[in-house]
Amino acid sequence: MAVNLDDVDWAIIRELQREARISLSELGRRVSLSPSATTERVRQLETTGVIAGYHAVVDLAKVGYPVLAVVRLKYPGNHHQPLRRLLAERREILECLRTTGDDCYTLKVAATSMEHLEKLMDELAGFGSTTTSVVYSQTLPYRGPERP
Amino acid sequence: MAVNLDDVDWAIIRELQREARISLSELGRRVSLSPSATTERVRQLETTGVIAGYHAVVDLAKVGYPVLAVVRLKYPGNHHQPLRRLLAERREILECLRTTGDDCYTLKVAATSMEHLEKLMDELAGFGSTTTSVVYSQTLPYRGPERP
DNA sequence: CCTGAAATACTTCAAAA
DNA sequence: TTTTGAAGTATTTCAGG
Repeated sequence: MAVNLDDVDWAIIRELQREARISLSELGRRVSLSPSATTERVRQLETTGVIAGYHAVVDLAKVGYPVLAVVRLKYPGNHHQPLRRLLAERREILECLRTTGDDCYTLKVAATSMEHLEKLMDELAGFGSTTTSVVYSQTLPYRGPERP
Repeated sequence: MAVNLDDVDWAIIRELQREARISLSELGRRVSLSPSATTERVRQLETTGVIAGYHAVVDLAKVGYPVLAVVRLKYPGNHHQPLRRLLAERREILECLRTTGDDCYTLKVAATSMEHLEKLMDELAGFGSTTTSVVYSQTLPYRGPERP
């Protein structure tokens, strides 16, 4: 499943994780590679799926979602289709991890207000017992993995 | 704290959340705005902090981190400095949310193996009692907020 | 916010090492 | 695989409206 990556690949990954909108020429400069070689490397990383995408990250509070919560969901049985449907519809659910342990799902949910969060929790409560924690703060800037 | 955003701003945010590496001209085409107006809008979104950054997202398994875990940390007292230091050093900790509730912190941790995860947990256990759930799968593609 | 023009930068390709 | 250099294209920026 893993892909062989050399120093240059990792340098490229590091730069693009930090600043995804630089040009391929600028990227080449930073990793000491010619523009054409850089282009080829990046294309390779993209087609092999090492790089899955490039995304702008927005400040949730500033776009109107001042409330962020982590929700753990105990989901008995294995009729997961209805939950999948909810995930597709409710775009306030930003992330959903299926995990081992008693709480089968861990969700990250953005809400415009506590009232909004309450409504979302009501929807989720239909699927199983939930545990909700409101997020005070994100204590780390965005980060990706480094070379192991 | 929130910023006033109109339809065009939201269209820009939507496009850049999906595909951060498109040019400003291409972005302008997609949101029906001239290149110069688009540039000005994006600059505004960046300087007001609405857009916090642009990041490549990598496939953790493909870069050598096949194990992902959610760790909840019960952290008694309020000597948070040592934890901050660990967060800065251990780059395997990709995310750290401080939350309400019994578990003060929720972490997302990437590991190269279960042995690696075990070592990380030993380090974290020094700070308080932990609850670890290994992630089977991420059930959603990357997503950001939409217009409320 | 648009247009248009000028300057710059970028991407792509072929050839060669 | 990478570099170089050239050609074509696209982008960015800025002034004027």
